[in-house]
Amino acid sequence: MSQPKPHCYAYPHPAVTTDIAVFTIREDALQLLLIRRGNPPYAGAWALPGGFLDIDEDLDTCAARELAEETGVRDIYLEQLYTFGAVGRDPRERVVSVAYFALAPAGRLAVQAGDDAAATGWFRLDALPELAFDHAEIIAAAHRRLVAKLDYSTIAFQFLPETFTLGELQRVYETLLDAELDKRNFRKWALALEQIEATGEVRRRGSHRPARLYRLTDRKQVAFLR
Amino acid sequence: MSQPKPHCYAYPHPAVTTDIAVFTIREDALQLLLIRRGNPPYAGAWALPGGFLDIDEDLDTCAARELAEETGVRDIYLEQLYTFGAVGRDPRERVVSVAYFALAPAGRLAVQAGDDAAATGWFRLDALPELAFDHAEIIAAAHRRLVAKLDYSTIAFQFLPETFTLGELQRVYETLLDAELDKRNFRKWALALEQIEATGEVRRRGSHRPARLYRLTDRKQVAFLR
DNA sequence: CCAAAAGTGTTCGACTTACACCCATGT
DNA sequence: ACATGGGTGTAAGTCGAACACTTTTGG
Repeated sequence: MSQPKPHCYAYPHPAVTTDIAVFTIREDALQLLLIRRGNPPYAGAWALPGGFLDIDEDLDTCAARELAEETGVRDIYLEQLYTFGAVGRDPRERVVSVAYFALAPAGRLAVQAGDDAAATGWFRLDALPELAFDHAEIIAAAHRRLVAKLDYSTIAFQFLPETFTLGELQRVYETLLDAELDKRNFRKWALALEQIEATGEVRRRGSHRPARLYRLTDRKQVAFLR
Repeated sequence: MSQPKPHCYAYPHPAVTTDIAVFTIREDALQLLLIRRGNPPYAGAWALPGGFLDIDEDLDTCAARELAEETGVRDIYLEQLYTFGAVGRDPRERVVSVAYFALAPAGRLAVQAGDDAAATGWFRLDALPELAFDHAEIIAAAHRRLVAKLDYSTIAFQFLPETFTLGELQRVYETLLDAELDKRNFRKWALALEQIEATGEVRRRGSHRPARLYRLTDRKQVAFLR
């Protein structure tokens, strides 16, 4: 803390960070990616990946960069969530954090601990550890947004790889809604969306009838329903 | 620019501002409150009210304060919208702006030009002037959010005073949706929400049958539907 | 008495929900 | 052969959309 402080302003400026809540579905449960903090404050505690905004980078870029640096995760669905700026939320200095939430298929996540992070880990949303800062609040907001968006968008498809079966899609919805769904009604609904198409291929997995594979018609974009 | 710059940091910090898009309905049109900028950059151009975050105030507080200072408007519905932080959005320095949107009944708005503002004015959303910064983008986002929320919340009630008639409520929805609605279906829908109750009073206005007055059952809060 | 907005029910079609059996495969 | 998940249709109920006339007042 004895370094020079050459960046000076006529009025005090808060620091700006991004924090990212990355969700995936593994082991039939909604899970969240956390890092174990290596440095104070809250050293040793679990926290959302994230970090300070560079002075010449956009907010979205910052979120993607911090996520890649700290966890190795890249090229996943990323959406700005809400900005948290309560006065005392960081004990070091005034920090305004632009929170993001991100979704990814479990398979595409090459997670590795990065620079600032002592370790990374996946946690079931119903069994989170103690969290640094106001990150529990951010996670709650991200989860609310995710569940709300299920209703009017195809966001849940972001949890699946490029091709998937209707059974896999149904299990995603069942996990997110924490409810069992009727198979016939679900398939009717999914096909009526006009967002997916059969690839023509099937997947053999286990000792039962092979399942048809589907893909999103419009590549990887999230569509709005209604 | 010859003043001292005593606030120094080891890394560059962006400035943080809030900008507020205040909507109301007057003359059967959705209108937006703008201020004419008195100072550079964009001096003389129209812009959203807003300004710099004080180092010891919350984001919501900043939005309410800036709105009151620049326009005299206070105690209205205020909701955080989105955070805009593109690198070049302010020519002076890096500025991250937390945008808010606000709704108010036309009657409760005691608008007056304040400190930084040379003047304030209401503009129909379909006839906005040239705008400073990226404020056109912020307004577009605010309008999208407003329209989306009509569908699943009682946010439109914020455009009405404490008591109102069903006809007034219907005109609010018709203005926002830019569509004519069926009177009987609208009334059935509005009453079925279980969000409003008759006051028992009527209002006489013009040479026709008096209208029953209603109020929100749960004071001034926005309820979620579905 | 006329103009103007307030107030009021029923019918039809569309969408959502509930529900049970046969199919194709691996072991 | 059997266990496992894949795949399919129909009937009932619920919800939203269309639609016209009477009421009450002020001028």
